Amino acid sequence: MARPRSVPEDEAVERALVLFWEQGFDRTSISDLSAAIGVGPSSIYNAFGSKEELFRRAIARYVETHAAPTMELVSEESDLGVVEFVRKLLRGLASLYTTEGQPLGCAIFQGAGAGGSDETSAQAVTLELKQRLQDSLARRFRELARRGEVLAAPPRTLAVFLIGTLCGISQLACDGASRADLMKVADLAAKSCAGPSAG
Amino acid sequence: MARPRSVPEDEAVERALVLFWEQGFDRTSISDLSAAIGVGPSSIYNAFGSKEELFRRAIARYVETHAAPTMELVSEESDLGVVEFVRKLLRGLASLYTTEGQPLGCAIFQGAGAGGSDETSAQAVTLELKQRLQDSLARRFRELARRGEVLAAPPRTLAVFLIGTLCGISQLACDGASRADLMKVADLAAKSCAGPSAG
DNA sequence: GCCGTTTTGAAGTGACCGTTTCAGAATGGG
DNA sequence: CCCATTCTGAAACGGTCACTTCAAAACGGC
Repeated sequence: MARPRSVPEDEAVERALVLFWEQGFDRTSISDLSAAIGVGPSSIYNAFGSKEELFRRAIARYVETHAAPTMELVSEESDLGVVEFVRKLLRGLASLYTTEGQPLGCAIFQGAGAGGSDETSAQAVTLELKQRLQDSLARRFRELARRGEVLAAPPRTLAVFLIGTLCGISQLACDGASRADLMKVADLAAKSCAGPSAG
Repeated sequence: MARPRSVPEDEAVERALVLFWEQGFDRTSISDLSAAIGVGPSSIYNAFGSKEELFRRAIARYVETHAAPTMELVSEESDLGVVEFVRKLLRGLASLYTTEGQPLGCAIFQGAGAGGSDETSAQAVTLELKQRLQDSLARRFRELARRGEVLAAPPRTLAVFLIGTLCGISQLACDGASRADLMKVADLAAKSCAGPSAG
């Protein structure tokens, strides 16, 4: 009944994601997005309303499409020990952060710029995701503890540690670290999650 | 013999540092700097030549003035073991990253924006510092190994791990983590640096 | 084959970006 | 007291920013 879009929405979001991922929100202009998607600014604003909303959609797509397979480790049932769980999670994400054919690092950690005190809208988007992931991790560690696993620290502390470690791995990937090095970093971090008696 | 500057250079650099530190290079405009320093843009360009050069000077000042006291741990003589050394270093920096009266996080990790592939000039500045710190750490770990300390991984790998951890701690600080939490994260990371026999 | 609806490209909005220009103000030496 | 020298504020540079306006274009229903 109306004129169809020249570029499907999913494809537009995916192309926007790549730009935000490798350049960050601030350094990605509407001009860049327009060129990469292949439509004019008016089409972008007609479809998404604002640059911020497009960023939100792009990050959501990253979570669903790119990160989800590895992230399922956090919520899925398994009888892995603490170290094995963390090792598998960190190695999986380190691998994702250094996959050829896509930007280096993690879109969530790199997408919103560095960011300190003042809350850019883009930072609020990624901050909320980090908080949610931290909560999921803490829940998982609580469950592992209930199952008898000895943890090196309280669940929430371990979750904070892992968020920090992931952020670090993402930045190392962007700075040119090899996948092999990131795997060793993942193993080191995983090892430190076990309690003293299971070291 | 000539008109004196209305604001001493060190003071101008320090005020610029605070802005770059809390907002990052990209989000800090010449207009911001002009207002914070208290002189017009022409004076800034007369004194420093470009925004990038002022950033370079600001980061250099951060290293010399703010980070140096803690960083001396890396180069100074001491008979600390691996875990104690790393623990002291990470706790010292975690404390620096959450010091009241100054921006959160580390100016080196937060100052140049997120940054992926394309090398902004500002990113090159901080990247070089990270590399230098990594080399210093690796040298220190080699010395510790020569002294008989058992390491959890080769010196260079441990250095990469620490750079990543510091980056993570800095971002956690910016995202609102408490100093107490960062201390626990520092302890976890430190623990994982010791070899299996010294766990 | 026209109509209502939605998308499209082209052009334009004011605002801000980093940087430069320039005339005048502030110095210490002669 | 004037001079050479340096720094100063005010204004302006072209360029890019996020975003909007608008008329023409592309559809399905009738």
